[in-house]
Amino acid sequence: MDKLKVIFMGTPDFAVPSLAALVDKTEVICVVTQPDRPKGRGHKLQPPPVKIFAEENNLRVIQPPKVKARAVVDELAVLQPDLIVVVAFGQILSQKILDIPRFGCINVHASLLPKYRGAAPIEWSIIRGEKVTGITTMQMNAGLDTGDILLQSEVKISDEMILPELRERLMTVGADLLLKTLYKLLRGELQPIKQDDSLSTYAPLLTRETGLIDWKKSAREIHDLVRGLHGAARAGKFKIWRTRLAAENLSAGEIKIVDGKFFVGTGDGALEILEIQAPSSKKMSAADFLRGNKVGDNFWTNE
RNA sequence: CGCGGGGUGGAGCAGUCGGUAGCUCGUCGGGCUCAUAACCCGAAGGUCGAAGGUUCAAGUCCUUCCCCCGCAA
Repeated sequence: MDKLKVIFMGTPDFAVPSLAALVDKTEVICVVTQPDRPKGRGHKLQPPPVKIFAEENNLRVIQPPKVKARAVVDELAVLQPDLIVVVAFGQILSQKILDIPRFGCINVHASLLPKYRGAAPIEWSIIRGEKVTGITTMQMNAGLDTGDILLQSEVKISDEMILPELRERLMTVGADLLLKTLYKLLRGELQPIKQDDSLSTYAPLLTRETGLIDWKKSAREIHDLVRGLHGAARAGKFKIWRTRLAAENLSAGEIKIVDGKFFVGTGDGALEILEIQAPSSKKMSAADFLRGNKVGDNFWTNE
């Protein structure tokens, strides 16, 4: 695979292990990533993780606002890549780009396609209470995650697994499966399988709405939401970071404090809140939180 | 220069119009008890993020800096 000339497109942490694998096994002739964006307080310009890694490895990096721009397409075509690998890039590729490499474009997607096509497959697979997810490599086409499936690898989701754990696992598996896909590609052993569109589901971008906890839902559903969003789940002005299913008998939203333990009722079952974060404060264990904060009626709605 | 909140004994919080600091928990010692994570008594532990300034006097006002957090992106 040493002679395989590859252009890599990716942006966040999730894409880095795949890029690293390619650097190890192929010739990465160019890395395409999103432009530095103003992030965090003060709107400081932040380079995406893929760019940081690429520069550390002395790779050529370009950051086009739009890869579809003619000038960018031409620039990529001139490089005459054998293959383009796309991992969590964040931009849609045009047919012109898909046609550039002789082996086409291969995408590493964090779900078992055709389920969870779209931007946030890892989050949604947890939120929906899936027991199994995985990685799919596919031959890209013009649709959104609709290309033919090349290889898949399953990853179990345990009941208590939280987003960062699953993401960590999937990015490793993704890099491995990518290399495996390339091996088979070069040996002509790949058998692309069309996706069954009738089985497809979508994992849309997460919004603030997604994270709002509705205590009338079941304990299980809320727990899955909290696990899948890891900090982005909110109730009132509080962020809920970790919960645990509990045996208490409480009505939806009702709070009970026992021995430094923080229980909340739901529409079906109860939860123990393990980690919570108040505005302008850092996240802390429920026990710590309860030491100095009063938890009374209307806790979720007041202030 | 995007908007805003905050840094106070080990932890989480109070501290009003400036007068050298308090609460809950924890820790240590003692007591009660068959016993206890329960209860009672007591103790230790704080340069109040840093530096400077105003003042008779600053956690509390002013200036600068460091760090943390939320929103928005």
